[in-house]
Amino acid sequence: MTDSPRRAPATRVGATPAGRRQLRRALASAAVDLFAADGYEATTVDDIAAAAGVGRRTFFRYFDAKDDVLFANHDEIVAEMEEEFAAADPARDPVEVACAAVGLVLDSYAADLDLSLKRFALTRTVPSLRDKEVATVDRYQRVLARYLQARYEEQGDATASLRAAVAAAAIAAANNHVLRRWLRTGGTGDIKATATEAFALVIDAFRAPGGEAATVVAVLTTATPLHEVVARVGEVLRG
Amino acid sequence: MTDSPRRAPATRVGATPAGRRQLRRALASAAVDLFAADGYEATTVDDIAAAAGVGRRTFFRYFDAKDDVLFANHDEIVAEMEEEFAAADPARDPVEVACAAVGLVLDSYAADLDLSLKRFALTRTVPSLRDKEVATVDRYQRVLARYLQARYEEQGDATASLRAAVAAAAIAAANNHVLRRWLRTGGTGDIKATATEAFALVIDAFRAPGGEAATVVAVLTTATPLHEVVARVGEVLRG
DNA sequence: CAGCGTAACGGCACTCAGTGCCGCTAGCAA
DNA sequence: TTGCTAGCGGCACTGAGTGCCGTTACGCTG
Repeated sequence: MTDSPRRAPATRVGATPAGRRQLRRALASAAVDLFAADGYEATTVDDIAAAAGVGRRTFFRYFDAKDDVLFANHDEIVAEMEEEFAAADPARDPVEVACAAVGLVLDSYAADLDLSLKRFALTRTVPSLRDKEVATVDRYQRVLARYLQARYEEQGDATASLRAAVAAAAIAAANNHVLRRWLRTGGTGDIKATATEAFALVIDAFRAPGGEAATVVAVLTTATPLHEVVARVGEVLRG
Repeated sequence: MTDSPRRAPATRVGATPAGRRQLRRALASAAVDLFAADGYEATTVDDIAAAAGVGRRTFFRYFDAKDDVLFANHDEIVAEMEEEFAAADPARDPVEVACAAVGLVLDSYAADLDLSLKRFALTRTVPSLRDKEVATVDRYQRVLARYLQARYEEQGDATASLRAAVAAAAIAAANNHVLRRWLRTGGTGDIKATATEAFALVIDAFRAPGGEAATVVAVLTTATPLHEVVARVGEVLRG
């Protein structure tokens, strides 16, 4: 469709790192075009390799699996997120930081709208690709959870692990919801604004309930496993 | 190991529905034993079929894929969840209902601890199986989200879809967190109690907005189980 | 009890994803 | 030019998943 190179880039491309990235892009581009035109199952790895002008064996030197070609830039995004976390102001609300970091995913989707739309059409249609995408999301959700857990533990939260996992899942879900809605409308409208609204709901949910309204006074008899009971009450109050 | 039938169940088993379920179980059991003994990759579908005394082709009549055999009862759980939702009291907090429904997953894991532990060891080790499990979780997370969305829309919530997706993700994350922790300790301790505590965190976070200040005085004896403390406080805060 | 139709089963053959191996050669350095 | 390195293509192989078909056990009916 666009500029699918039906004939080879002559010779040895991957000798230099720049050449490697170039061929990776060419393979990914050829694959997406073929998937969109003929369908995912109907397209063989041979077809993709031939369209990019390389041998089938070379494809598997650039991608571990056929479906990996659709999520080629995922590793870079995860790396960017880790950098974001490393450079984040420790004073900020951890959930806010995590929301900002996950915004990088939105950016990368918006950066290549054509790819995003074609991939979206595929993940909606092909079950195995849907599963692959879910697994991809889970991977950066884990990165989120790891960051949040570290921050919560710094705050002395006894349930840091649980809270982190739940918050990370909520953030990822909000992000995906915004993303899918945006893709369903063909990539029109301001995603970042919609995302900010959605993240506000999450940030709000994981702060003190109803502002700082609710109060719990627990009167306990005797002094037994008091520290444990206090921990539970603190959980309700959102320590 | 246990009772791996190295020789066939003589003849035609799947003629009756009961026979079909029996062979399904036999195949799943044989598969798990082989996976645990020899590893997932090293075990071929031929091996599984032979261990169950049937042909390779028959295996694929009972399971769509090799990895499906590990999540054999998943469809039943989803069906049970749907029933739970259909029979749920509309007056109850939707998130509470969803938490109760997802508890069915915990029940099914607890019902066959041996299988659960072996599967857990595999999903921790084999990447493709981890992805498969994530996809499985996503499937019932969608069921949760669908229920919640319907309820929220009844309540006239304009952001029903988003809230439902986020809450469903949070519930699933809490459930998984509890489940994994429990499995990591070999299935000891009271999961249901731990789950109730974890769900309390989620229910509290996603309580309907517009809550006014509340003061709760809880007088409890030291003999009261912790999860009941949480449950009662939560009741008062919501009622 | 005997015959009949249905459907489960096994087996064969095929496609394709993914992998190990090897020989070739383009590119770089001495 | 010569030698070394590494990207590449191709070959061959394993194993998952599928379509097809002949066989036969089983349930049902006369």
